[in-house]
Amino acid sequence: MNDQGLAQQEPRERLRAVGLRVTAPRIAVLEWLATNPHATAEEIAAGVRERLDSVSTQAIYDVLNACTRARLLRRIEPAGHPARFETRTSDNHHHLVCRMCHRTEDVDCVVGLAPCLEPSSSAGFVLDEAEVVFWGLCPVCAGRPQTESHHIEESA
Amino acid sequence: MNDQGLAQQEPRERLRAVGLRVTAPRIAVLEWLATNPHATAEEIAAGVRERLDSVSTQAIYDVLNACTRARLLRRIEPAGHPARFETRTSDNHHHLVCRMCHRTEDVDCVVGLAPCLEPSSSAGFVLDEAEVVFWGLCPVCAGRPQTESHHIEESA
DNA sequence: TTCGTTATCTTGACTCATTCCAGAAAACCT
DNA sequence: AGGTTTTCTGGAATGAGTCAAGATAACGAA
Repeated sequence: MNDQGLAQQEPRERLRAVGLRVTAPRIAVLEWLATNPHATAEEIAAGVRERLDSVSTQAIYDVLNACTRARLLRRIEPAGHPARFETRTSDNHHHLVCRMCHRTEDVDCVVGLAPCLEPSSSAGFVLDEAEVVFWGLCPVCAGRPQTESHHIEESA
Repeated sequence: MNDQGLAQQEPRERLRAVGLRVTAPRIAVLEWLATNPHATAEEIAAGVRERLDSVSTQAIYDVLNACTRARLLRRIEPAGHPARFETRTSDNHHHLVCRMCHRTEDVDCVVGLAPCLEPSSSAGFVLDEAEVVFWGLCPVCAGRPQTESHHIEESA
């Protein structure tokens, strides 16, 4: 298990860098998220509990909130579904979200980046972020007959 | 109260057009939303109850869901806060949301409209909507010292 | 290395927005 | 008017997330 050394070192330093204490739950969350982006709090808890024998749900939320506030993580909240987290990349990338299975993928809004950040009128608002979500169906769900519970209304 | 005739007729026809039954709660919700955009279910319930003496909360949600599915209403769900509804459905405008008071305003993404709808790589997704939310502080909140409960972390 | 301070974690209760359910009431087709 | 089917009522339930109080662990100083 020596090749984990580096990966394990990374979160530790990132925590220190933002002045957060280095704890087992935090390291586990950051490490797990590094390889499982866009996970929900519940999924993260499950993943973390596989390597740490016991972590309270509250601890997971605390870790996620603390890291999000410290900008180590980014929280994305697709409408109507639990929040998802990703290890914070400093770039302002956006997301594709499947309406059916909630699968979430990153996209770089190459063309639209600059325009998106400057709405035509800001109505006096002081803006700090432009969040873009592209809604649709993932390849799997697009090729599958719609279930009753998730029909997408097609009526124009 | 005769000058309400037209305003009252409008929702009625819109409901018929999409095959929804015309009921008092539905008309009241649509009418109220026409003059109070970006309202939450709770606010809508309160507004509607001023003219209809009694409407169940469930009815409000049913109306909102039915109308949203039928595209008479558009639901916007700013991360971490209750859903809001608006009657502007046909144009693909975006929103400014105040992180502090949740005030929500419309913006037409003049420049970015087309680019925003075409992410560089769609990863096989079949997209049907691009949702853009500009986060920041509204004029009122921007000029006010931050409360503890809503501090915006400024640490880079 | 041990100690004290303070941040973090545990447990468990709780909130809030929203949905589910079963039956009653109302809308629409004929 | 009559029969269907949709919608509304009332109340219970869900799920995601937070609050609170005390136990525990991290880290800086001695």
